[in-house]
Amino acid sequence: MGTVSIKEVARLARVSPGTVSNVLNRPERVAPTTRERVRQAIRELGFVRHGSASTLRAGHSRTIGLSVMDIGNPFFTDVAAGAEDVASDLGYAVILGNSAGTRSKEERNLLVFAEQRVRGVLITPSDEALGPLDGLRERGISVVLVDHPAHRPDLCSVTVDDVAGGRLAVAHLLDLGVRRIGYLTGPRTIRQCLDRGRGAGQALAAAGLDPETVLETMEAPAMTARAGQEAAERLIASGRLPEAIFCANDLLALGVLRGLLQAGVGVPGDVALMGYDDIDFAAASAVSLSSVRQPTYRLGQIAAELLLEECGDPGAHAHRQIVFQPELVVRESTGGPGRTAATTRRRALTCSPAPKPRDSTLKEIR
Amino acid sequence: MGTVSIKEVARLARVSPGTVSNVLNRPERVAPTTRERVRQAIRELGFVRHGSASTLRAGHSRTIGLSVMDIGNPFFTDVAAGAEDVASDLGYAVILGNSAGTRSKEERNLLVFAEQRVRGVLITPSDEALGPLDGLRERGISVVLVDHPAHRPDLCSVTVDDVAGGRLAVAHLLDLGVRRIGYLTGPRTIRQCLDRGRGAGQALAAAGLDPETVLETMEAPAMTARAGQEAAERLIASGRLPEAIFCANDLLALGVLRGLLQAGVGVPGDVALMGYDDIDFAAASAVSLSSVRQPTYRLGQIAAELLLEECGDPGAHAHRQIVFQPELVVRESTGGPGRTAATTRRRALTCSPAPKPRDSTLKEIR
DNA sequence: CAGACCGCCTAACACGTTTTAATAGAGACC
DNA sequence: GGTCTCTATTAAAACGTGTTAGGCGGTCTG
Repeated sequence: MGTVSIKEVARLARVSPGTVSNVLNRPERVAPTTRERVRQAIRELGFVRHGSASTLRAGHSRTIGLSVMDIGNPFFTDVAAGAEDVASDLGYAVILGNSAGTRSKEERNLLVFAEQRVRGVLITPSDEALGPLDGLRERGISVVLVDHPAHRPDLCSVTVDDVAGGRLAVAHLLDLGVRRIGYLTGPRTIRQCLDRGRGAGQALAAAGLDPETVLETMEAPAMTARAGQEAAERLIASGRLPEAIFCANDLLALGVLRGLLQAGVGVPGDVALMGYDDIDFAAASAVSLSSVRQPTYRLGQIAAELLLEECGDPGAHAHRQIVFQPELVVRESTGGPGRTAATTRRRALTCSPAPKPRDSTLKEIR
Repeated sequence: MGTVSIKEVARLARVSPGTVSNVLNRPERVAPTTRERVRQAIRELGFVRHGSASTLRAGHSRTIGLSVMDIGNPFFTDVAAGAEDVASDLGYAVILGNSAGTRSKEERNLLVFAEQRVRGVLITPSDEALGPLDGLRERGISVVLVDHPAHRPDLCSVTVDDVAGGRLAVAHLLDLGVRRIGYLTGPRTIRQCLDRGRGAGQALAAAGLDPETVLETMEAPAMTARAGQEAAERLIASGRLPEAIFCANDLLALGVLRGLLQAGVGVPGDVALMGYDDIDFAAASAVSLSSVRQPTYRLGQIAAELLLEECGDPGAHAHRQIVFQPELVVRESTGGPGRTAATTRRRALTCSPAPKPRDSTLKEIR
């Protein structure tokens, strides 16, 4: 019914369909007067290019896929906002897929991306198996890893040094004088969790302490606030509360905080608490949360830039693995200044772009 | 290069391309043994259907578009999660667009949707102008409004009664005994803000009070925490703090809370504070936030169900305007029970599906 | 046993766009 | 006036899939 094609535009403008196509894609090849006549016809008929036909003929689309592990986590929506801003500036649309951290949903997302013949894919993989991604690349779909390092020279990645982040966090806790630390991690398949835990161990070793006796690792089934709260409740029931708890992300930490406070456990008085990511809500929580800040929005931006550069000219493109350095943010939950001190946090609680990181926080490899 | 088409599958399976197509789309029409032979060939070659060719030929795709006003607002990510779960169960992919509340980005999203020939569109419009949407519908793209009422019998919508929500909020504040209330709203073009303000006025009128003297409306340029904080700072600087502040959403309220606390203003002691949406972080904030709860995830689910029903059989489809009733949630910021009371909130702080609302909260019109 | 019917499959075209090679037309130069 | 160059346009052939009309055996029915 309603759908009007390039042919009808051509007829109205008294030119051939090919000329209409040229007006759309290479206007400089068309004489100004014809060009305007065609544009008028397009307006008049309300013509909208059929993206699928275009993709079919051109062999590729103007879309990229973005697969994240948790759409409910502000960390990932910040990344998505950064990527989308860059992509849409260059005329690309973003198809967003939520893998919810599961292998099967992730694969379903990738299948959709492949069927849609997206130009490229940004992905935070939920585990180390990159096989499906190589499958995409064989089909000519570029891939950039987000928040996951590519340990290979033929793949771009944008990450933040999670081992360093873990070190920062636990070194800070040790500075407080605590000597029994709990590490609440997410599922073991998640690299971020492992690296942050490894950094924690390094901080202990550097302080001459034995990780075995000082650090107790607890695994939550998901990296959500609910899981964090349940972990805290279990911990309280067991009667073996550590002096400090380091959580693998802020959502877990906010859940733990809630569980502790509801049980009457003081933070930081009885237990010091650290999160990770520094999501915007961390500064606004019941007891403001110490955390490890990452340049989240920037992560998405750079990833999209790398991807589109690679799509634009795969031959000339030099793959890069970019690593940012995280930053410690001390707040009340580890005895830092209270919220009445206006200096606690310069960045307002918001979801808009984070300030561009200082150059010193950026380290590029290769 | 790598891309393998239906023809090569056909050759390997020694059938015609049409049969392969049938295996993909109407397997029951193909004899079991041939079917299996074709499927084997598909696996062997790693064939992936070319979505664009399929869309081109079939005239429609297996995708829906979702345009939200703020991807950084947990309210909308919850809606998106609900919609995506339903859509992907039915084999549809979701293209997510962030309009950031601006007209121009919204129109860009709709253009992308139209070019992609999505099957339908879910949208929270940023203003009252539905013209572009009718344009879509003329092209055969179904539309369902999310969190925005369709005041027409030919359009589906899923909403929550914002006027009632505003009444609930302000009636509660009046119960506390306050007689000077500030209403911090977002841009005037946003319907939700207007309706919630209207409800606030109704609550005052019902209590025999004069809205003019009791309620002072302040407009923030955006519905973010940053804007909320800045509004609070301006208010403090002006020296005219009301006894209570009702914010048009929780992000604004969290920002206001932050601004007040940093300036040493007590909540709820000096100023009572109410948000709207009851996002998961509202219960975990510095002073836990009273709010108006909406069945967010459910909103997305139902919207997607309506949309796909309409897409499936536009003839038989009866348009419906569904209205949920919101629910008051009283917490510390209006003198409710502190967080040590385990009964404050049944639902854990998390981003997973909200419990299905009780039937009494659902009211369906027409 | 003829004819109708059925299940399964194939051949061929159509979908709307992009692109390439070819064509027409207008000057410009000798 | 003829040829050459350059520009503006066109015709036609793809791209990979879905669908429709029909063909080919074989089986059932009267």
